[in-house]
Amino acid sequence: MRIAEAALRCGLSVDTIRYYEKSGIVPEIRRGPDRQRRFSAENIEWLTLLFWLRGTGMPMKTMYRFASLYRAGDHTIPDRKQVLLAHAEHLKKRRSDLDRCEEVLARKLAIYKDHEG
Amino acid sequence: MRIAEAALRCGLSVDTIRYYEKSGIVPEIRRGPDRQRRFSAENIEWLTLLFWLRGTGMPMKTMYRFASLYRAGDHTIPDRKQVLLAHAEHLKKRRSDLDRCEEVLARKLAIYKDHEG
DNA sequence: TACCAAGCTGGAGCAACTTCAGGTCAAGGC
DNA sequence: GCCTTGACCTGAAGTTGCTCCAGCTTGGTA
Repeated sequence: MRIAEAALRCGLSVDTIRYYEKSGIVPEIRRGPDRQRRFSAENIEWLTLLFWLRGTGMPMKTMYRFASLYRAGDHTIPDRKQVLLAHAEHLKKRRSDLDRCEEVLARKLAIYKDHEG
Repeated sequence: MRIAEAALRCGLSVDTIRYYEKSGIVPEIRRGPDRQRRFSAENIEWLTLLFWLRGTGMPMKTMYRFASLYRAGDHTIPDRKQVLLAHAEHLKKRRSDLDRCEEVLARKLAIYKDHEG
């Protein structure tokens, strides 16, 4: 699979995929004889994970650490697990931020209540 | 109130407050005879709103629009209401992103299930 | 053979901060 | 009276994470 289709499947843009590869947070994207990228099912799996991690605020540094652990082999699985568990904790924080922001908006909107629009 | 206390109260950093003022998204911060900023209760209210809006992903452009509407007077209240309602919609989208990311993490973690850590 | 779409690289541009260098100003200590 | 300290100031440079662009290659079609 080429980069355009990969982008459609994982949710990232073509440019972002190239940028992520250059940044070393996507392991081993093969090249064809034409020097163009060919994406495997695992590549797509990985990129899709990155799509969700970045969309929920994981910094590239952390993604880089995750990718490095992956490259280091199976014995790093406990560490990788920790990275994902820490992010799951972070999601909780984000959720409570959403709750709090909703309250703030509701309060503001209540003040505007008598106005049309 | 000076900038250090204002930062503590609204959640933004001192630098971010200055940056926001310079960007024109905070209406009228008074200065003392020493040319330093003095924050009113309304300033804190406003900055606190900005804190929550940025923390949930509102772009500066939109904040700028909101501030401009505010400066233009009470007749813009319906428009301001629209900005906040649109952001409330955006929060829903964010929430479903969190849900989706939690699923993805759970799936990954399940694969790692037999490893300690 | 000429052209077109899709892909490539390196580099510039951008949003939203963050950090830094260098300076002012009021208050407290000697 | 002077010196130091700490909070604050400004303008500018640096950082992160993309996003866009110019100019080139390559494979397929007419």
